[in-house]
Parts: sequence; C-alpha cells; structure tokens
Amino acid sequence: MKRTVIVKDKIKDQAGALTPAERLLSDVLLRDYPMSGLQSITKLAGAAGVSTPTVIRLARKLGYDGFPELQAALHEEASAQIKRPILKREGWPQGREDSPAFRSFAEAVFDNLNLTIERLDPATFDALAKILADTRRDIFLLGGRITRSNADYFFNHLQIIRPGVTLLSQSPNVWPQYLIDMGPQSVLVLFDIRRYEADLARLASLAKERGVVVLLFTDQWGSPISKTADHVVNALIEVPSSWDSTLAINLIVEALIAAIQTERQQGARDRIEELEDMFRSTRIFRK
Amino acid sequence: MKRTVIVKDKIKDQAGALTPAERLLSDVLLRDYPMSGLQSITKLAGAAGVSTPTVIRLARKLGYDGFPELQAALHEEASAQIKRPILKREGWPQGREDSPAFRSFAEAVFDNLNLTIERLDPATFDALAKILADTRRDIFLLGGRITRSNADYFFNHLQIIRPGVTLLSQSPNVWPQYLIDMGPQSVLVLFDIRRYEADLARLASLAKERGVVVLLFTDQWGSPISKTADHVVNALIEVPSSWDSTLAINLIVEALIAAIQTERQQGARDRIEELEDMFRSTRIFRK
DNA sequence: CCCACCTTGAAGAGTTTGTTCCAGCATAGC
DNA sequence: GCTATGCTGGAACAAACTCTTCAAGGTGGG
Repeated sequence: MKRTVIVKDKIKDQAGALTPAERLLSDVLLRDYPMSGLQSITKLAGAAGVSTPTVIRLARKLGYDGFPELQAALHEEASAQIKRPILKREGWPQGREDSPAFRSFAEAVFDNLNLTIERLDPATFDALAKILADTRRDIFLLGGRITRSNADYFFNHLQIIRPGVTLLSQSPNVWPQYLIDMGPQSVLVLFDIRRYEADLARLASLAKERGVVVLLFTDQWGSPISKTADHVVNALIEVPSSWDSTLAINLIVEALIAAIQTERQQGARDRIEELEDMFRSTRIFRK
Repeated sequence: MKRTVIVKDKIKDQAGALTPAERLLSDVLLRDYPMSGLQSITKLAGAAGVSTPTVIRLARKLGYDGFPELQAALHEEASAQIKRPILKREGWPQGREDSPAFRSFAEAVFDNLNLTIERLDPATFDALAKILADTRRDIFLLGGRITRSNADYFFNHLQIIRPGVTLLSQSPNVWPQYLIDMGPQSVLVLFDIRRYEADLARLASLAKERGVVVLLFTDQWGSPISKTADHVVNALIEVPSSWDSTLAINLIVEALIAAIQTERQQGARDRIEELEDMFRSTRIFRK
C-alpha cells in the first residue's frame, strides 16, 4: 500500500474549512472519484453548479498550485487504481480503520436491502402506491414498540403530501376511538416485526371486520397479521446486533413516498406550497 | 455485461491499417490504457513522439469525430472500470418488472449508503459510540421536521440500553426546561438536514454555552450547527424524489446502537431483561 | 531516374481553458 | 443598525488546446 497522501484524504482533512460552494464541488469530486476530476475545469464547475474560480480556490486550498496540478494528481491515482484490477475491486474501501463490527454490520444491511428488493413483488409495490395515493381513502398508521418510528416517518411525509392521514396513539386503550371512524374506504398501515405484538394483531382483525384495507410491513418471517392483511411487505431485518435493523422497511417506505408523491403530482405540490406558507407565518423562537 | 465496443477493440481492428506514426501512438494508448488517453492532445502526441495531427487522424480512423470525442469515450471506460460498489451490490435482479423510478430510487439509496460510509471518519464513529455509551453522561435528543423520526428511533433504542436518555419535545418554547438540566456532563444529539432549522441552531449554541457536548447528524452540505458541534456525521440524502432520504442517517444510527450495546455489554443486558419482565407484567388489551 | 502517392509535422487560425481581478452579496461582530 | 469580513461568480485575458492547411520528405512503380 502506497503511503501517498491521496486527494480524497486532503478533501476530508479540509472538510471543516470548506465553504458551501466548495462543498458542492467536493461532493461532485468524491461522487465519481477520481474520474469526475478528469474533465476540463469548465465542465467540472458546471457539473457542481459552481464557478470556475471556486474550483481553483479549492485546488489551492488542497495544496496544489492550480487546477492542472490537482488534475494531474487525480490522473495518477486513477492510473494506479486501474492498473491493479480485480484485486481491490469489490469490498471495503482501502485503508480504512473501521472496527470489523461496523464493517460486518454495514455488509449485513446491504444484504438485507438487496434481498428485500428481490423479494418484493413489483405488483405489491404498485398496489400500495396506488391505494395510498387515493385521496378518497383515509389512512391510519401504527407501529409497534420498535417500528413506531417507521410509522411516524411514513405518517410525517404522508401528512404533508395528502389529507386524511392519522397516526394512531401507541396506547391500545384509545384505539377504539380511531376504529369507530374506520370503514371500507379506510386504510390501516401496520408495522409489526419480530416480537410480534398481539395488540396489533387484534387491531388488525377488528379493522378487517369493518372492511378496512390492511397493509402490513413486517420481517422475513412474517407477523401473524400477514393472514389478515391485504398486502404484505416482507423486509429483512437481521443484523449482527442485539437489535433488528429496520432500514429495509424504511427503504420501501421512502420509495413509496416518492411514488405516491409522483402519483399525486400537482395536488401534492399545491398542498406543500400552502403548507410552506403556513410554516413561514407561524415561525416562533426566531430572532 | 455491456457489449459496448471498446476503444481498445477498435484499435485492434484497425491495427493492419495503421501507419507507422499511428502505431507509435496506439502503443502509447494501449500501454496505460485507458488513462494515457486522458491528457491533452499535445501531451499525448509528445509522449508518443508524434505530432498532433497524427493523433487527430487516428481518432478519425477509429470512427470518432475528433480527439475530444475519442477522449470522452476513454473517460467513460475508465469511469466504468473504476466505479466499484464498495459493498458489492449484485446487479439488478433479472427479469423484474419494477418501474424505472423504483429502480433508480433504490440505486440512489445504495450510492448514498456507500458514500456515506466512505466519508465517515472511523474516529468520529468511535468517539460517538464512546460518548453515548458513557452512563455518567445524560443524553438529550432532538430532530427537525423531517428527522424527528430518526431522533425518535435513536431515542427508543438508547432508552432501552441505558438510563438517562431524554427526547426533547418538538416545541421550542419548552426547550428551556430541558436546557436548565444540561451541563458539561450532558450530551445533546441533534438531527438537522436540508431546510436547516434556525431553532435547532439556536438550541445548539445555547447548549454549547453550558458546556454540553453537541453531536450532529446532518447532510452532505452540513447544517450551520456543524460549527458548534463537537462531532458531526455527514450522510448523503439526495434521491430522485421530492423528498430526501434519511436512510444513510439511519444506517449510522443503527450501527451506533449496535456499537453502544456492545460497549455496555452486561449492563445493557441486565437492563433489558428487567425491562422485559416489566413489559410482561403490564400487558393489557390481551386476550 | 523520375513521378505519383502516401505519410508526416510545422505553422497558424480559431476555440477553449485556466487564471486573475473585482464587485456584489451575505454573514458575523460590534 | 452599521461596518468589516469572507464568499461567490462575472468579466477579462493570457495560455494552451484542437484542428486545418500545406509543404517536406519518403517510398515504390514504371
């Protein structure tokens, strides 16, 4: 391993001292590193949305005399990287000192995401997006002990995009108050992973009896609610930790948010603008 | 695997039809392929010991319009060759009928996770884990409009693992009540991404004045709080959506949870068992 | 030996690039 | 509220680049 100080490191060292425009630029540089730096200064600046002087200033800040010098350094790195082919191709970034624990955790997460996508039926995804984008329906969400944050995250975005969205309280004893308003036009979105919660299953079947459409996010093994639910998303959650990872669930949730937003298009945009106005006029704790 | 005709192949195809000077040139091109072609035409000609018109003639002979076009092709090849998913993500599953939108969304998320890991300083991660595992400190968490769920998720797990964890209310007007209890032994964990919230920055500096250790989770551009904070985690959040993705933030949070749990070892386990007992005896709404 | 043809690079035109300078703008500090 | 400081991109310009033209030199056939 070469002891050469790599441009990437210099950027990281200076990370704190970078101005906003320089940060935009360094983002572009790091994104397709090091190839993105091997274009003309004009194109690079354009790609980053900054001006050419900014590029030069960054080059100077990193200790180079001018842009060509920085580029030469990148060129050399790219050369070195290409010469040593497959050997260092896949796998962890070179020269990192992470703990093995972190590494295996991250790797497990990637596997989970991959497999979750693979196991997800595109038809299910489309059905979910369509149901949740339908504003004639009203939506109720609820998560379990761990997944309550996922439910909250979904709720938070849905509420911005469309009307008629409710997040249920965590206390089962108030659920009847929500149930009373649910009917065949309603949608109940539940999150239930390992350590499945009997309360949730109970709620699901009560809702089902009222004709509610039940959507379920669960783990690879499947919560008991799977039988009741109309659509089920199975996400992989196992990681080398005492805790389960809900990242794969969040991936689907975020993708759904994007899809729903697209489906609702203009409706959502108007709503968001109106919201922004209201936020602006209710700002408090401001100087 | 792409079937793209590579510049190298074109050179070999034409090998017979090359003039002596062109052969000199193609030798140089193939020698440090494809990087040697990524310099100015003048330097390349110089390196090969030929004149610039020769370079242009060869480019034309290979079917390109001029030297820049040939260079662009080489640039792309080099890019493709260097680009390696840090954690290999097998290509997209075969024969799937997902919408292109879902696919590009997922791909963006993977890029974000990869780059976030790459940009994360292991020392920062370790420092965070150590600070948060220290039970002599008390922890306060708070997120913004979008990141409140991330804060909640972190809070939820931390609270199970260790004592002295508080999630701040979203209303700024009650923050003073929390601030009053913060001191040098306290840790304030903030989440602040794009659409940075001035209230949070205000809180951060007030806390800093009291000697509180401030930890920040933000995006690639960096919230203004970055200056105040003792440790900063930059996660990439951009995806093809009207919304930002907080998955990368969650990845770090989950990894931290795992690390903290490990650090606390037995202490955490006892606590969790005790908790389980209590859960068992307070179950309600059960058949 | 001469001519026709091909290959090659010198020279220069026109363009793009890299750099400097400076004014506008935002931000922080008083 | 005002000044000082720092960040940023536009404009200007010299340098370097890409490409064209064209004449010198080499090669092979008659």
